Amino acid sequence: MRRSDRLDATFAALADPTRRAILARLANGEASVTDLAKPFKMSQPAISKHLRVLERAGLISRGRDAQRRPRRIEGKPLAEATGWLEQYRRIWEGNFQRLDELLDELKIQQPNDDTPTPTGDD
Amino acid sequence: MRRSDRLDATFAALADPTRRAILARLANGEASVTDLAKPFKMSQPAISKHLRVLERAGLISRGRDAQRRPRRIEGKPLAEATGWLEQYRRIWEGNFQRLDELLDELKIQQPNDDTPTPTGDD
DNA sequence: TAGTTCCATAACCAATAGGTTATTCAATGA
DNA sequence: TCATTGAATAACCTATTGGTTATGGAACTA
Repeated sequence: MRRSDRLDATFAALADPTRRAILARLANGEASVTDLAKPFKMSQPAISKHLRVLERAGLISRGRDAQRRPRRIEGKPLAEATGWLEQYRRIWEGNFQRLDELLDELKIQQPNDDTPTPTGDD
Repeated sequence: MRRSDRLDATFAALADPTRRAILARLANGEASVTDLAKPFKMSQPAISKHLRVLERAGLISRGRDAQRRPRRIEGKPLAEATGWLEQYRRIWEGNFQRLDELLDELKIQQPNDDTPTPTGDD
């Protein structure tokens, strides 16, 4: 699978609150499907479908223990997603916003100018 | 909007490669819709739809410059998503995997045992 | 052996997503 | 004023998503 497709699958898997809750549960140890389903109001097959989404994204893997098929969390896709987001760290840490504020202050002479700051292109 | 809903919207927005490419483009400065559409084979309305998704997730905002409606990237949702993923840092940095490997080595006596390591629960 | 537990799968349904073409609207510029 | 440019919107289509109920199979347990 290409990196882009993996990111597609990872972010799509993380876009559902049920699946994020399942990952949170798995963060402190593997768990059976029944255990994972317990906190939710939905049916067991619905949970199995969510697990399939997580598994196809590589976020969890499946073990075996008698009739049980315990899931465990896998770190790699989370690492890749985090890595992708890191690209934007300088943005979300506010450097750009501060630059904009600086530019705004430098042209505080002209009143009533509601056009945005020119480009911000570095 | 609740935090969970914001994460839903953010991750869903990031799950599409076109939208990720748009964000990458906006990372080095604001751009008009036409400019943003240029690299893609799809129609302008398709791009506008993607922009709407990004905007509703708060990942971009809309300026105005004559007929143009330049988009700029917004950092907060990216920060929030990154923050959520940070929860799992100890997992995706491999600590758990190394623990598993250790446990595997400790019971390397029994041959042909394909059951997974017991719990991993901390 | 017979019942039970755990889970997967199939079939179905409504809602959403991602694309299209056609159209309209707003602002610019000749 | 009128054509052009930039972008949004509507109507439509197909595929996917997220849920349901019903069913079945595999592995334990009495």
